[in-house]
Order: sequence, then C-alpha cells, then structure tokens
Amino acid sequence: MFEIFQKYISDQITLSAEEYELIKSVCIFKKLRKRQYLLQDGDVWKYNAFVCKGCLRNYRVDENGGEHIMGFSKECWWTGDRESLLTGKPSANNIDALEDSEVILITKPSFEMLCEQIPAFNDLVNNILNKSFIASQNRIHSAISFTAEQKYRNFMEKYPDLTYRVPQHMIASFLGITPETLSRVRKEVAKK
Amino acid sequence: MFEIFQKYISDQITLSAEEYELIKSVCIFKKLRKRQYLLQDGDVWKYNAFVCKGCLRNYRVDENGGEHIMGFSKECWWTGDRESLLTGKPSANNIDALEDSEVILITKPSFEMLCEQIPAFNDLVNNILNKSFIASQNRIHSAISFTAEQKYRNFMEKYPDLTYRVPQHMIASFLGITPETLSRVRKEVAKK
DNA sequence: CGATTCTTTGAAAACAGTCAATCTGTGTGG
DNA sequence: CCACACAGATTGACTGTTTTCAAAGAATCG
Repeated sequence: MFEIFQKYISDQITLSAEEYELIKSVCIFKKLRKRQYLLQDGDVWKYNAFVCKGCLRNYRVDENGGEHIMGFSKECWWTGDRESLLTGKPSANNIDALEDSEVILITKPSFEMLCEQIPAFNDLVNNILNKSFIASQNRIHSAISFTAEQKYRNFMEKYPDLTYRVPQHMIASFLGITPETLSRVRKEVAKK
Repeated sequence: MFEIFQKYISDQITLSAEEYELIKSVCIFKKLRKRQYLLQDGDVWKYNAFVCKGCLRNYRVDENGGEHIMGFSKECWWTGDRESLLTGKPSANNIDALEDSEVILITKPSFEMLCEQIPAFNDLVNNILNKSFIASQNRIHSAISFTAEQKYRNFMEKYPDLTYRVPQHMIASFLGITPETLSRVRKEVAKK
C-alpha cells in the first residue's frame, strides 16, 4: 500500500531512503469497504488522507436530506476536510467509499513534522494546495456560467475516467443538477 | 500606502523593522482609477496583488461576451490569477477596479524570496491560501445546492459590506443568476 | 434469482432566463 | 448649476430550461 504513495511522491520529488522511512513511520493504513464512512458530519477531521486504491466521495447533506457532492477522490488524489482540520470544528462533510478502497492517513502534527523535516515534501504539498485551489476556481466558473449540458461536457473532458466509474446520479449531484436532467442531457449529447 | 499592508501583516504575525523594510523594498505601488484594468485576459499574470484601498473584480468573459465574476477584492484582500502565475500561460481572467483603488504588487520571484527569508510570512501566505481554498469550497456548495434566493441570502451574510458597495448586477453575475432574477429575489426578501 | 439501486421516460409545475420598456439615480459637460 | 445622457434597477409578459413527481425499465449485487 505504501509503495503507491511512494511512487506518487517519487514521480514529483527526489527523497532519500531515510526520508521515505520517516514518512512511512507516520502513515496510518486504512482499508474501507464500499459504502464505509471515512468521515461523518459532526465529527472533527484530523488527518490528511491519500487515496491509494479505490474511489471516495465527499458530500454535504442539506436540511431536506439532499446530498451535494463536493468532490470525488480516486487513486493518488487527496481527500479530507481542510476546514474542519484547520479550525478544529465539527465537519459539515461526509466522506465515504464508492468502491472498496485503501487510504493512508497522516495526522496533522505528523504532517506538519514532515513538512518541516523534508522541505521538498513541503513544496509538493504546497503545490497540491495551489492546484486544488485552481481546480476549485474552474469549477466555480463552470457552476455559475454553464448550462446543464455544458457542465456535463466539461465534466467528461476533465474526468473522462470518472464518467463511467461513478454512478450517474452522483455526477449529477456533483454538477448541481438532478439525475433526471442529466439523463436527458446525456441523450442529447449522444445524438450529436 | 505601505502602512496598510504593514498593519495587515502585523495583525497576524510579528516581524522586525528590517523584515518590514525587506518587504517594502520589493513592493510595487500602483494606483488604479475606476474601470482601469489590472489584468486583461490574454496577458500573463506575474504578481501577487494586495488591495490597500478600493475594490476590484475578477471576471471571465464567455464566447457570447457574457461576464462571469469570479470574485471581488476589497481592502486587505489579495487578488490575481494563480493559474496564470503558476503555469506562465496567458490568463483567462480580467481584473479591473470598481472604484479608485490602490494596490501593492509583488513579483513572483520577490514573493518567493520573502517566503524563504521570513518564515512567518510564509506561514501567513500559506494560511491565506488555505482560507481561500475553504472559501472556494463553500462557494461551490452554494452554487450547486442553493436556489437563487438562498444564494443571495448567503451572499448578504458573508459579505454584508459588499452587498451595497458593488453594483447589483455584478452580485448577480457572481452568483450565477441574471440581474432581473436578482431584482425579483430582493423584492421577495424585502417582504419577509 | 429476488431485491435493491440506478437510470430512463413522461407529464405537469416551478423556476430562472430573455426581451423590451420604464423608472431611477448619478455624474458630466455645457 | 442645470440639463441631459447614461448606466443601473425594476417591472411585465413570455419563453425555455430544469425540477418535481410518478412509474416503468435496466443493471447490479448478495
């Protein structure tokens, strides 16, 4: 399980064997079965989580019980709740597994230690945060500018692999449209 | 003009006089008149910008000429285009002044130098990025989950000062609704 | 298999968008 | 300082998209 994380890191930066050992020493390995929660709203989130295998979703539930998907995380993506982690307050998010999955958890203090001890790791982390922010901006642009069809086309372009990997109604939820609308949109798209 | 930036910093971290001098030495001071561009799409963005006075908007223009506002930046907020800055590619965004404004620009190399030389400054910057990311996530949630009325109420709560400071049709654009819809929503909200 | 979950389809209703006209306020130039 | 022009906001009538509700098919999983 650690090998995947190691490969992910080594594809971006160069570290010594000792540094990998240091990282490994603070990793918490966790297997999740499909539908299993990694985080439930109301709980405080205390980690950074790296997905080695499988796929998770991060979502919020509104007062009517409606689910709104904030994001998907497949292999070699990070997940968690930055807000709860930063503030120490209970999370508004839920994270659960869409498939049997394997994740690595690193507690906040351990993570900060790694960033201090290994400057290159700190750079890598910073880079992730930057890219996540940019991705968020682009998603906001899509959400406020596009029609349902444009949103779906944009999703397929950006996440071709997720398009057929996660249930359709979850893509709808991610895009902020109803499953019925997405079904009709797909029919339109298929025509052309 | 620098005093405002200095106060902003000193409210969060403690620096020596020399460190402030170092920061000041790389600041580029710029005054903008209302409607003046700070960035035009197609240009490459090369700075981090701190707003000392006034208010700017950051927006994208679609193929039909429609403007979609990505964000507002008033005093003591940052602005710019992280994507263009990171990739070196031409920006898809426009930034212009909604009021006569004053901003401080710091080039990327200078900014990185400051982060290296002054660890506390680096922490501050990291904190900003984290908070920006969290704010983005919450905006995404609003965009995919809320009705027009809920979006507007949420905006008023989060940015009470901007509500009457920026033109209404720009708030509409920020929320991803038409000016007409916002006008009607406001009428409803006023009733209650 | 049987049961559940997911997707599709249809019809009606609600919501938001479009177009056009009017009203309001602001600021600028004469 | 006034008048006029202009940008912004409101309103109405209409259109179109998306949602809602309900039911029927598909697909998936234990």
